[in-house]
Amino acid sequence: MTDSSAIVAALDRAGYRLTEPRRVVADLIADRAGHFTAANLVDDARERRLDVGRATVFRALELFIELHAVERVDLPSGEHAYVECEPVHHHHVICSQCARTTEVEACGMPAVTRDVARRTGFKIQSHRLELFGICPTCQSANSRRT
Amino acid sequence: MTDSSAIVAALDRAGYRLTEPRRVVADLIADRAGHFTAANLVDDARERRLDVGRATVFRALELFIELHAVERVDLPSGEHAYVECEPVHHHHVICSQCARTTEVEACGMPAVTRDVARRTGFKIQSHRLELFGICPTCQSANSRRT
DNA sequence: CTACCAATGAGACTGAGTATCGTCAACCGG
DNA sequence: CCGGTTGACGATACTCAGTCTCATTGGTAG
Repeated sequence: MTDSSAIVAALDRAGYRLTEPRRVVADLIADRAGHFTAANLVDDARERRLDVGRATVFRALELFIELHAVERVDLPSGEHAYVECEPVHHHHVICSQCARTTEVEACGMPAVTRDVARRTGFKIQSHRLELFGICPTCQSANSRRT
Repeated sequence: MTDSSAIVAALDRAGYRLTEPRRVVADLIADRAGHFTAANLVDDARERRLDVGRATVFRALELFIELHAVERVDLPSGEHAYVECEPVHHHHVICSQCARTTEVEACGMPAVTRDVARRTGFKIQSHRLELFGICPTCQSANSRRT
């Protein structure tokens, strides 16, 4: 549970209107620990009786992505999910058990892309790296349960 | 343009029936240089008057993925695409101009995942790395056209 | 306070992918 | 070579994510 104010602040800074639905979506995102889908947010909103249209959730997500406050990730299942994150280049480590997500800068990557560029002749423009595993919390929970 | 026989052979080896539609889908895939979507294959089939049902294309793709003859990749646009590939762990370098795809082993990765594991405490199980750039062919084509 | 216009919500629409089911043809045994 | 078994097929209906349209609303500047 982070603070939705970071997203709201980013909106304000970029000159977008601070509307009620956008605040609501930012809150819902802040209240989620790990990754989530657009459908998750729609359900959350309905459960809390905060009426936000489906289209609005998609529009808000799109906007937040543009502001780099949220990023899209692709789960191994092929599903599209989103994660709240910092606006700098980084990658995500995703717990396949509890969905919790951590950001890493993965400084080793430049060496890898340079190597690939040299071997293939491609001019590398961007890359996407997603790591899946078990987070420390789930690891200890698992071992306790024997 | 590779040879569809690799896929067909894999089917046979795994004990699946070698049906006409599966051969057709394997051919269509072999005739594509880079990545493709399920819809691409359906269109290709229709154009060539090779009647293969939509459902069958999806089933064939699913099967080929299980046999590791084809792999799913996620384009930066969020689209799901597929690429033909070898059945060993590797990554794809995708040309954002012509969709041509190359496989690399990206040997630098183990160091990166080890580093990430150490810093985050996660037990890394798998990772997904996709590189996007301009392939040598497109690079020279671009510079010639000045 | 008011007016303007960006943003909203309802709902129609599209397109990917899945499920169902009656029919068909690939493979096996004889 | 032939017939039976059954896995695969195609048609079609369906679901679900995401997009688009358009009339209405509410944030903000002045």
